[in-house]
Amino acid sequence: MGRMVALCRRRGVPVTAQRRAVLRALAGRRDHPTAERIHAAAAARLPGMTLATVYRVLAALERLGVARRVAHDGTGARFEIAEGAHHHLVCLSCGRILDLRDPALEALALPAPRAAGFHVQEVSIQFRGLCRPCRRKQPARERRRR
Amino acid sequence: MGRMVALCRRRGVPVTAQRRAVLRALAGRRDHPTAERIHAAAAARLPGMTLATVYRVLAALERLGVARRVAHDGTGARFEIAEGAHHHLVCLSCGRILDLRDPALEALALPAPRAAGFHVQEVSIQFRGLCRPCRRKQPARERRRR
DNA sequence: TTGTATGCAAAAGGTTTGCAATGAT
DNA sequence: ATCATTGCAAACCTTTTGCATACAA
Repeated sequence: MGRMVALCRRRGVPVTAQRRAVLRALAGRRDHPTAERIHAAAAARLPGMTLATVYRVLAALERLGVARRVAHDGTGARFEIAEGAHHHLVCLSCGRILDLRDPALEALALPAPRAAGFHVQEVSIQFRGLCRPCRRKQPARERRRR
Repeated sequence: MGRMVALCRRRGVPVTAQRRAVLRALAGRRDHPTAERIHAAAAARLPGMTLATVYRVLAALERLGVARRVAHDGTGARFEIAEGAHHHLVCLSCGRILDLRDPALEALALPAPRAAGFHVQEVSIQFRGLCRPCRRKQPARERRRR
C-alpha cells in the first residue's frame, strides 16, 4: 500500500480512494480474484464504486507494477498483487488459482531458450490438476469446465 | 487428422466437414490462433461456416483431446493442436504465443508440489518476453497491450 | 431413421470508452 | 487552477445458446 502511494507520487499520478480500495481488495486475497470479485470487495468499503472504475484502476496498478494479470485458460481475467516471482497451481475443475512459492523451484536453473531471437524476461510455471476440494467431489471422472 | 477421425469413430460422434475444416486450420498453424482467426481460415475452405460453429467444434475437439486451449493473459482464447507436452514463449508486446519443445526441459525433474493436497496432472512453463519482431520495433521502452 | 451438428440470430458475459462531473495535487 | 480520474451509460468484443434444419452413421 505504501508502495503504491510512493510509486504514484513519483510518477505524479493521483492517489484516489478507489485505487486504495482496489489495492486493499486485492492485497487481502490469495485466490486471484476476477474483476467482478474485486469490485464486490472494493464496493463494500466504497459504495457507489463502478466496475468500470475497477478495470481502469487495475490497468493503472498494472502500469505501476503493483498488480498483475495472471495467465489462465478460462473466461474472465484474474489478478494478483505483483510481488516476487512465484508459480501457479491451477485447478482444472473449478478454475481456482493458487500461488506456489518454492525455493527449490527458484533455485532451479531453467534453460533460457534463445529460440528464434526471443528475449525472455519472466518465467512462470503452471501446475494444472485438481485442488483438494474438487478432488474429493469428483470420483476422478470427467474434467474441465471453467 | 486421421487421429481425429479414429477418435470420432470410436466415440460414435459424427465426422463433419466443419470439424475437418477447423482441424485443418489449426493443424496448419504454429501461432495459436484465436477462434476468429480459425474461423477465417476454415471459412475460406468451407464458405458459410459460422463462428458459433467454430466454437462448438473447438469444444468438441477439446473433448476428443485433439485440440487444446492454451493459457494466456490477454483477451480471446488461443488454441493449439494437442500433441505432446511442450512449453510456450509468450510475447508481452504482440501477444503471440510460440511453441517451445526442448528435450532439456522435458528431462528436467520439476519438484511436484503436493501443496495443500493439490494433485498435479500437467505442467507447463511460460517464458514471457519479446519476440524478435517486437524487440526490433520497440527501443526497449513501454510494455504490454494485447 | 435416429441423434448429433450446423446456421442463424439473439443473448449472455466480460471489458472498454465518451462525456460531463469530481477530485487530487 | 490544472489535469487525471470517476460515474454512468452505451458500445464492443468474445463466447454461448435456442430453435429449426441439415447431415453423418
